[in-house]
Amino acid sequence: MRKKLNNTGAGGATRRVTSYDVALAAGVSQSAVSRCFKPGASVSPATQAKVMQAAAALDYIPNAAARSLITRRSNLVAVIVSNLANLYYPQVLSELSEQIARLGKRLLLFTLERETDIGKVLCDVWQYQVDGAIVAACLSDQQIAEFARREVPLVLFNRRSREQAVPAVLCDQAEAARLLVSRLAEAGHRQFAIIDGPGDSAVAQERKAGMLDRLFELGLPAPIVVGGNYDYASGGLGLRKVIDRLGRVPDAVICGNDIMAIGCLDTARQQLGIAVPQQMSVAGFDAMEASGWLSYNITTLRQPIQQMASDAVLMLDRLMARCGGAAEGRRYRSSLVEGATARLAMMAAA
Amino acid sequence: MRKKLNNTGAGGATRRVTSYDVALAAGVSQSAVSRCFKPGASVSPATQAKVMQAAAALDYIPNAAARSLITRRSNLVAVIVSNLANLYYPQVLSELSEQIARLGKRLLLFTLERETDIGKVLCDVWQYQVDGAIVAACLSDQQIAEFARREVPLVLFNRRSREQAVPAVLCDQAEAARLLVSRLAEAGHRQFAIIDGPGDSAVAQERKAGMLDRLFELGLPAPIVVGGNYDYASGGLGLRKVIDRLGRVPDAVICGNDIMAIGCLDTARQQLGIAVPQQMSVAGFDAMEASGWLSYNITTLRQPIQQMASDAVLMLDRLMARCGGAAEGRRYRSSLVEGATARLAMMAAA
DNA sequence: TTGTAAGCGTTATCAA
DNA sequence: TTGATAACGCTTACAA
Repeated sequence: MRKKLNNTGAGGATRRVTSYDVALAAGVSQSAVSRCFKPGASVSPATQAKVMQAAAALDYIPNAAARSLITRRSNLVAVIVSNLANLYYPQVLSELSEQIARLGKRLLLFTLERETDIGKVLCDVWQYQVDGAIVAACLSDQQIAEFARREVPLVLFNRRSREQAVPAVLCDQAEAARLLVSRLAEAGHRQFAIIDGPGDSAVAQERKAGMLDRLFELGLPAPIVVGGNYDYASGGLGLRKVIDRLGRVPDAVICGNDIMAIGCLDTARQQLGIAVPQQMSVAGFDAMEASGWLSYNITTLRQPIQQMASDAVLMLDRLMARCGGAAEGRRYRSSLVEGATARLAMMAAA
Repeated sequence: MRKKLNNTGAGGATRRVTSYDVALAAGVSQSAVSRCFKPGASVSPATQAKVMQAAAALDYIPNAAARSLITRRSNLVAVIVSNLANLYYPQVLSELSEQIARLGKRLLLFTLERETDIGKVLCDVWQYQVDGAIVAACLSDQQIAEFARREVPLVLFNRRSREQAVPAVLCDQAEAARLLVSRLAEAGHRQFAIIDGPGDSAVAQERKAGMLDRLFELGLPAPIVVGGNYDYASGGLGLRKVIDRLGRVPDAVICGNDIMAIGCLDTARQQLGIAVPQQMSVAGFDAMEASGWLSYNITTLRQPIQQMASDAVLMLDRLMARCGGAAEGRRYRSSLVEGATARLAMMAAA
């Protein structure tokens, strides 16, 4: 038997209401109370009613920590995103949050100021015994292995692992980049310029690689490549650097994302007096909302990020349920949003 | 003594590594291991070394649930945001996340599809015994009271409670709106139009109230007010409705946020051939990044949201530390970003 | 400084 | 269907 119960004494902090208190109030055992809060348990309607009434009266809520201790499931899903991704794709987080809630789980959010902080973050992840994780940041193979070792299901978001087969949702960045280059080349562009994303962005790497690859295949002149960091300013700055290095306006500028494309476009039209797309084509990636605004109507590539986010949670759910489902990565295609900032070749009718 | 330790048997799931395992490996007691992981505990360097080595060898990480059970602190901070806020201010979430991490705590994220979902969400919040909460959503007075009753420190973000004195960071929406109206009126605008934010946005309400209030004070004609929902399309649509209702172009359109202002501006200039600001002024709220882009340069009001987010965490930290600090709300001023989409009166030199 | 032992609030097992 | 009772993995007096 319990020694003392709710001490409403004036002394210190009030004790928390526990299942014992409810049991006492309802005149049943503590384990009966526990069962009443477990969905498919065997309790008589009478007991159920008594307990629920007592629980409501006492404002009782089960303690997740205690439950997690014994069940070994925390109902927590870790979401790890680099700050960049977080800022540029708020919809992803929003979708993840909704879908995770739909599974009856909670979202434990970790953001990385620098991609190198991930070590510390993982330590916290282990402490909280999360049921699974969705990661949109670069993990070393060793770190990926640690997920496996600790039996924490993992789904990568737009990242892949070279060595291991890790469940992932990813969009064909390189393929999309190749498509864009092809269409621009067919339309007669020859001198390309690339305003690249930041060096620590895996997505940016793949996009650039795809472009360079396809340009080479087509036997076109080597493009001017300048660095950028995904923000508005670096789009305009990048364009100036390109023109400086090339000594003239290039035929086409492909930017690592839409924000830079918008920056590039604004600088071209409003500061340098370049006619887009007549004199120069501009394209971006992501089809973010602003890219469709009347003032821009950017030529860009759309990833089905909402779908990807939703599927990532679904995939994680399967992994959490059947402990051993050998889920591979699922791939998505980008679709070209033709916009009005680039001269594109007509496509042959299907 | 413990009955059985790590059963590496082929049978089921491998047991987790616990402090007992580490103790055994290091040849010390389990409590010694616990002490080694507590910052200011009294342990001899020799023991510390032995334990840490054993822990590293076994990949031991303390279990947060077990710790939370006894310490009564989960090191979890709940952040509750309505989906809208989440999408329009990704920086807020980013800043909150960083600052919360700096306190050594973790961010448990709850997003609301509809503001009415908050009841369910709170239930989860109680289960997880969070150490505190930052809420950017509408709470009823009853719900606010529940935080107090359960002794969970609460800081409101850009929301206030009519009845209770709840710690909050909030920006003077009405004051900002009044300022904007004043400056436009001084510059000679007489017929105003308002494209309002969604009905369930507290911030939108306050902005509109401030505008109406000041217009009335100034004895100006009643403005046309049309509904909007904070998105790009509703800016353009709103403008068309305004012109339809008024039978002509108004002198000034004030939009509930920058996105609608951008939508309004694009429609005005590119579809209706209205010269902004010569023929009509347009203004928004929030000073979101896009409002400063060369194509827009919107006249808008900037809230120090980064500062506000950072201060919200600070305020919460103080509440979590001293259990009874009677912290009031802290207020911030919006600053006018003059932009180029509105004709504003010159200010008298200070 | 170290070890012993008593919880923390649940769920799971097993008789009754 | 119910009620004892034993975990779960940790922190924290208290005694040595």
